[in-house]
Amino acid sequence: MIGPVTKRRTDGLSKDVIVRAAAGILDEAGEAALTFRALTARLDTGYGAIYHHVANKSDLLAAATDDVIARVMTGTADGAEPREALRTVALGLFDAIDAHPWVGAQLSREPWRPALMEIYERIGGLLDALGVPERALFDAAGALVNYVLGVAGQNAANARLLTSGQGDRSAFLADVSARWASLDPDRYPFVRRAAAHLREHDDREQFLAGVDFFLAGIATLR
Amino acid sequence: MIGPVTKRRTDGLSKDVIVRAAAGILDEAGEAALTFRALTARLDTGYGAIYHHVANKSDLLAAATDDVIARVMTGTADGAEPREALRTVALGLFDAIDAHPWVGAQLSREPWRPALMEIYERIGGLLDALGVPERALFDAAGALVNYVLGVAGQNAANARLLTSGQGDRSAFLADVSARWASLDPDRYPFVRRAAAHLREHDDREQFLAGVDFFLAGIATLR
DNA sequence: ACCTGAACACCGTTCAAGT
DNA sequence: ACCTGAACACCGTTCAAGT
Repeated sequence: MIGPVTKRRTDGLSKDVIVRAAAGILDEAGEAALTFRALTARLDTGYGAIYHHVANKSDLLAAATDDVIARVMTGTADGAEPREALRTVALGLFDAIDAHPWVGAQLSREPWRPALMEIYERIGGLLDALGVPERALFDAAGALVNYVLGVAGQNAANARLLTSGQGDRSAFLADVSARWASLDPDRYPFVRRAAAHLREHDDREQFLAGVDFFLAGIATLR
Repeated sequence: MIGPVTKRRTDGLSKDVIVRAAAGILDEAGEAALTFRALTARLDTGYGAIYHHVANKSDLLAAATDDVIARVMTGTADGAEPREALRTVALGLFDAIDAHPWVGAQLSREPWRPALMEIYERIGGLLDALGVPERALFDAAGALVNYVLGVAGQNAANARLLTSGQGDRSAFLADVSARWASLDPDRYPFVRRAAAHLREHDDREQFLAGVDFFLAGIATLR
């Protein structure tokens, strides 16, 4: 019997290479697919080599998330008018999390890492530029960041459901809508009415509408 | 050698008993402690018995979450003026998630389950009673629920950090505050300023402040 | 310093077998 | 119908050993 020909990489490993490979697996196959076994296979290496550059799995996820967020935060909407810049940054985050749902899950799970600090800095700075008074500035930034995190978590959960359940989006929405429409109208009057709007609603637009509610509320303080 | 004396329960098992036991483990020892092995030990039974009443772990977590949320949603702030009722319901959710952080994590993870429908119904109904116009009603409810979910996720993450890191809360805040204060003032001007507020800030009050921003923004529509 | 990969200590879940 | 518990197919992580 001929022994297995395990290819081995000749160039050196680095945290950067590992993080990029992890992000690739996460994007292509979802969060459940990121295992150290899958990583060693993709990188043609062993467990120890990975652990030599990365503390553990949670470190790996955090580093990959920081990468994505940093790319969104730098350069987006520089020099624009504060209110418009806030909307642009918020939409940039929404789109990034939509494209990489694992980022949303990670932000909800470990929000004290650098990625969230970047978000907080950017949004807080723009609210300051908008003229939000000092006494409300930090509450306002906290609220807006929390809102973005909430949407991030939802998006990640929806993406997980849609990829695992292999149904397409409109079929899923139609299904939920039909279930909501058949609820007891005495117990669930609001959700029943919402059912009709659900099928035609646009997640991106609804996200922006929420940002606008915030900004309108904050504007009443001035 | 004398065989092990494994106690066996004499009364029948039920989904309710299992869900309550799971909630007990989650409250006492956190999310990582909820394993089927721990459950069989606590209930003096085997795996099959549990799987006979519960589909899988995710079903178990969802059921436990629905229980907690249903208790918060029913009876809280009935008959109060809509604006005040909204604040009361929001605070009730905040406190419940603070007491049971695993509820927050679950709401961010699987938001299409009954628990979220209850929240959506309650908050949407109150916004309707508040006089929010039809065209904005569903966006407003979506935004407010997302905000609550965001806080829920944060709270759960913080609780996980504080129990696993075994440091007390004020020491943790002082540590983060010190780290933020020592950041490069050119790159992180906002976060540096926020550091001072962090030590004395009240999570509960900041949460309510966010709700008020929303309500103020929504009020501008009328 | 950097890497290997067998081994350890766990998981959730299944299923033939019992009552 | 309800329950048992050995077994399966995985995990993340460690560590003695190699270069």
